[in-house]
Order: sequence, then C-alpha cells, then structure tokens
Amino acid sequence: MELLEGLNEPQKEAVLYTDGPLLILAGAGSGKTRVLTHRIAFLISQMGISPWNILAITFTNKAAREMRERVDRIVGMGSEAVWVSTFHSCCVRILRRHIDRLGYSGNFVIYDTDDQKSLMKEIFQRQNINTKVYKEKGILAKISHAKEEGTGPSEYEKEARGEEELLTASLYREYQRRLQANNALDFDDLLVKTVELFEQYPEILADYQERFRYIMVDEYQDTNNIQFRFVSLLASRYRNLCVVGDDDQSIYRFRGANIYNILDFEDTFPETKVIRLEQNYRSTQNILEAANSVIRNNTERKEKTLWTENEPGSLIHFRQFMNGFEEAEYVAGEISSAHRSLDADYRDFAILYRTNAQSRMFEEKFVMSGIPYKIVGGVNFYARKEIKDLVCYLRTVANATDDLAVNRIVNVPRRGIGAATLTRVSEYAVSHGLSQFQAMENAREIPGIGRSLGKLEGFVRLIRVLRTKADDLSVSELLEEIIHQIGYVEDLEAEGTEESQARIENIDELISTAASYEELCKKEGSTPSLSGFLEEIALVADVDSVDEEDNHVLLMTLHSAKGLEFSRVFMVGMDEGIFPGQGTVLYGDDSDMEEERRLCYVGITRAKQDLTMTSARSRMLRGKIEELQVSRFVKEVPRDLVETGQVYTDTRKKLEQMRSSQIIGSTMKQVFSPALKRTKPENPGKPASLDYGPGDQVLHVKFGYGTVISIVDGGRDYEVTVDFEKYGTKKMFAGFARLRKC
DNA sequence: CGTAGTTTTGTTTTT
DNA sequence: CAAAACTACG
Repeated sequence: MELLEGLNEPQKEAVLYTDGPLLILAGAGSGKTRVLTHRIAFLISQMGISPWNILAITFTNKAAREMRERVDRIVGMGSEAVWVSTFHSCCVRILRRHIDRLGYSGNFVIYDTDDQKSLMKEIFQRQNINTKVYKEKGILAKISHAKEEGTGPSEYEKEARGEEELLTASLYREYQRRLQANNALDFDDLLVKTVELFEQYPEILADYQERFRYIMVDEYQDTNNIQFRFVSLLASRYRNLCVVGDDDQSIYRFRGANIYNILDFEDTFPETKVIRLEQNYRSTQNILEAANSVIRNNTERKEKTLWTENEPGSLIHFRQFMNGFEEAEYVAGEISSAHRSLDADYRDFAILYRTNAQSRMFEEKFVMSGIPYKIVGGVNFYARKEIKDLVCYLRTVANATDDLAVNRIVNVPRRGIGAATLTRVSEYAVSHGLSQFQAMENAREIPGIGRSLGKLEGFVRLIRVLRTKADDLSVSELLEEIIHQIGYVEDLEAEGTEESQARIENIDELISTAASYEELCKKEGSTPSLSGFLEEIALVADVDSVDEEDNHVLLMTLHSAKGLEFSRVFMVGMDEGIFPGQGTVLYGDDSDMEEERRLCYVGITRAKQDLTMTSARSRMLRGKIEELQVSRFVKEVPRDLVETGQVYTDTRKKLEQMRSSQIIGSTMKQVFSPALKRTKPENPGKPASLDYGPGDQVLHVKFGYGTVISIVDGGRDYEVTVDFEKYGTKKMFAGFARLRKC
C-alpha cells in the first residue's frame, strides 16, 4: 500500500492499528509525526472514516500547523474537516458554543499570566493582604495547581488545612468570582470549564463523543490531570484513543504534567495495544549514545534504548571556559568560522539554555560578530508593554465588561486620570453592580470625581467612537485607527531612542499579524472578527513563529526546543546550579533531578550532526561572581564519546590565554575521571576478569542477544567479539559495551 | 497627578 | 545586576 511506503515495521503497525486504545512510545526522532499523519490518512482513505470524526491534539500551535499541512498533503480533499488543534484552542472552540450554560457569555476573553497577576493584585489590595507574607504569584500557582487537579473553590475549601490554605481558598473563590464578573477565563479555566460542561451536560458530551470517534493525542507525556479527564471523557464512548509520547521527554511537571498519565496508560485502558518506536532517524550514533547514557540514570521510566542506522558522526564536544563571556565568544566564533568556510548555514545552529536570562550574553556577542539570530521565548511578544496596551484597547472595544483591560488603558497615553479617580470609579462600580466602563459612562453620578469628570468623559467618548467604527473596519484598520487616535506611535517617535524604535517595529508586526489573520480567514472562508483575532493571539506561544526558512541562528530554552531539530546544537551553561538548576540541586528531590535530566535528554536529542556542551568556571549570578562546577549531566556522557579539544584562545592576548588554557586543560581530566566513577561505579575501565567467555550468551543494550566469539586482552581493556542475532558480528571493548551474561 | 529617585526583589521552565 | 515596585516631592 502506498501509504505505508517508507515506514518501518512498528510504524506500519501503528498506522494500521485503528480500533481501541493505542499507546505509541515514540523515542526522540523516531518519526512519530509521520506515523500520526499517515494514521489519519489511513483512517480516511482506507477505513472510510469521515475526516469530520477525527480529532488530533498537539501541544503547540506550530505542531498543529505542521500536522495540518502534512495531513492536507496526503489526504487532500476533505482534510480540512479534521480537527487538528491544541488542547486550549480545542476547548475554546467548544466553549464559544456552549459556555452560556455555565454563566459566561460566548465572547469571553482569555486572561494571560499578566492579567491574572493584576487581577490577583487588586484582590490583595481590596482584602488588605500582607504582601510580605503572601505573594500573588504563589497564590496563583496554588490555584492553578488546584485547577489542574480539577479541584474547584468549594472543594478546595473543604480540604484546606491551616491558615495559608484557608486564605488561598477564599482568594480562589474571589478570583473565580471576579473572572466570571469580567466574563474572562484564565488558561486553566479553558480546560476546567470544558470538563465541567461535559460533566454537567451529558447530552453535549454525547454530541462530541459521537463526533470525535477517533482521537489522537501527541506529546502525551506532558498532559496534566485535567487534560487527561478531558480526553478520557471524549474517548470513553468509542475508546479509539491513540496517544503518542515519550516518558523520557516529560519536562512539564512544574506545570502539572503527570508523567503517570503515560506510565500508567495501560492500566487505565486495560486493552491497550503498546507499540514502541525505537529507531531514530535524526541523530548520529554518538549523539544518540550520549543521550541514552544520560537518560539511563533515571529510574522512573519505561526501559528502552534508541538506536540508529546513521553514521557514528563526530564526537560530542565539550569546552569549559573561565567565564560566560568567553563561552559566548567561543560559540559566536565557531558559528562564524563554520559559516565562513561554508560548512554550515546560520539556520543549522541552535543555542539551547536552561533559563531565558542566559540569552543576553550570546545576543550581545552575535550582534558584535554580525551573526543573524533570533531569540525564541523570553518575554512573550503579546506580553510586551506596547503590544499589551494596544491589545487592551481592542479588548475594551470588543468586550464592555473587561475591567482589567479598561483599567490598563484608561490612562495610556496620559490623560490625567490617576489612582484616586480610579478608586472612586471602582467603588461606584462595585456598589452599583456595574462594570468599570459602565461606571465611567455614569461618571457624572460618582461622588468626589471633581476635575477628572471631563477627562473620563473624553475617554468614554473615544471608546464609543472606536466601537462604532469597529463595525465597519477590519481588525487591522481598527488597530491603525486606535494608534492614530491616541497618537501612540507619534509618542514613541518623539522619544527617539533605540528602544522606542523597537517598539514601533513590534507594533508594525502586530498590525501585520492582524492583516494576515484576515487573509487566513478569507482563505478558510470564515469571517474575521475582533474576538476571533483576540482569541488567536491569546493562545500563541513564541515557538509557534519559528520559521525554518529564515536563515538565522536560533536561541531558546531547552523547553522551547522540544519537538524541533537542528544540525548543530550548542548546549550552553552546563554547570551545576544552572543546569541542573540551583533549586533542584539544593532543595529538589530525586524526581526533580530526573526531570532536569529528561530536559538534558531532550536537548541532546535535538542535534542531528553535531553537539557541543559548554560550561564556565565562574559566572555572574544575581550580581555576584559565583564559582561553578561542571554539570553532572556532562559527566554522565561516557568519556569515549567526548572530545575536549584545543581550548579556544582569544586572539587579543595570546600569552594569558595560553596560560588559562593550560589551566583549563589540566582541569579537564579531573572533570571526567570522577565522573565515570560516579555514574558507572560498576564499570571502572578494565575489569579484573570477565564473567563471560567464548560461547556464552550475552545481552547488549543496543544490539540485543548474541554469542561471544572471542576475547582478546587489549591491555587497557578486553576486546570482545560477539555474534549478535540481529546485527551480526561486532567487535567492542568490554569496559564500554557492558555486556551482561545470560 | 506625574516624575524622578530610591528600595526591594528575584531565577527556572510555558499552553 | 537588573527590573519592578514604592516613595517623596514638585
């Protein structure tokens, strides 16, 4: 069959197994997207399933877009009826239709983290909470976790023990009350409310169960409990649930992802078929071996070993520097020279780090060296002040009850409406049961408003004018109208700084985003709307905008890199206290460390051809210079796979550099030798004797079972020749091969 | 009410 | 060492 061409055996099996629960354990680079898209195509073209009955859930919009394109390509006509979306956008689509049953209106707004914080801050102020003891962020984190567990305010209150939890319970209740009053949902609510809807209205659930007879979930290891409930509810009728994931790549526990969703999938759905994809098509043998060696140190995982038919490739490079400055210089230098000698293009490189803050130094060096680059993540595009301001104007125009948006822009640009006035407005609003904007419309009635009355009236007039115009204008035109009316860009131009210039560029980008949203709607045949646009931008992540066509180096966190691949990867900041992070090293337990290790595994497996890890002996942290040890993860890579190389020397000060490179060179041995003891105490180089001999059956992690042909004492180690059942005869060093007698 | 200057706070990771 | 939050003055 044409559809199955080019797929390996387990991949084919996964495509053909269509009925009942299916768990695909797909290692990094094992072609899982391919399997999923072919599976969808198979369902439609061979099984005669209507595209309408298929739901595919991905983690990011980018993944959804990619899958959509690939499905379109193989399925062709009718493929657009397949729902390919993220959890969140899928929920939004469902809620827009039915949320009125839950006491919200269909044009609800979605609050981002910033909005959540402002709202909580307001609640704190109103209730006179001591911000020295309790932090908005901390309470919000608790609420978020409660929501991920599906615990509502009442239930939380019942279970609350101790002062802090009781306070959280009451704040949780108030927070939800305020959200609802503003007709707003936060990220977690999107899932919570959908599940609530399904549980309270079985007929609505039944509708969607009928509709989504075949459900596929990608990156299943990163689902949290509420997402699990959502999927289980939908799939409980037809039970055609196919989940794809890799427990070794579960890196979102901090945000509620429950690794046991994938580890225990077979227990939850007893008739589950399990298929493992362990052949990697992405990386060289050395890179894969390094990844396998690192992840092997985790205990909470499903045992598996990735293998590949690719070349061994070059060794993993490791470089240690005196400080972060030299580290960045080295990376920039390597990229420049590779580019100059035409070995690689800029787009082949990615710099991966643990925290966003680490990007700065690389950015500076890249600017100096003229290397084109793009930073993914950091401050979300839509969280930037100028963008947020304008979006809040749009929100105000779209939704009369969005108090948060109104309060944000009422004095942007300066209209002389200050804190005192706003407090009066808000008191009036609360006592009369009005929204903030409605109260402003009645400003005349508000006691003590005094001189601010005219200013408020001016603001109300402006919004009314914009609302009227919104009916005839497209989103991008409305945006330009707003910018024109409030003179936003003019103000920025007047500033004339580099920063204000960057903001103007961001604003231009926002306008073109609006324009392309309209384009997309036209192409799809849907009607562009203001609320549609707002929804679109509320759910995008920064990775979503990564474009493989652009020729620049990408800088991003290890988290953002999941699902991507690059020819050449630099994992920078490989220091104890940075990666693994300080919190994990000092306060974390084993499972925290295992999560960090999985993150490292994700990083290593992003590389196709070439991987470099770097560290620094000292770094500037929180304004202090700190001495750092090399990351334990570097030490977990077998010595034989690593090349420490000539230490990079700056051309400016040869002499000094040579001295420091000698120092670094001499530390290199110390870096690695204790490592081998630590991570593989059972394998200290050449063993005194071997517990197997010629003729014995042995097991190898990668090649499986085989028979020992001969053993030669090679001085440093024994050279063993083994005839493997599946891979034929291989020669290997006993100390490294870790053969087990059986 | 707005600004400039001062103090405090903070580091994971993000849909 | 930043950025954010707070304070005091014009």
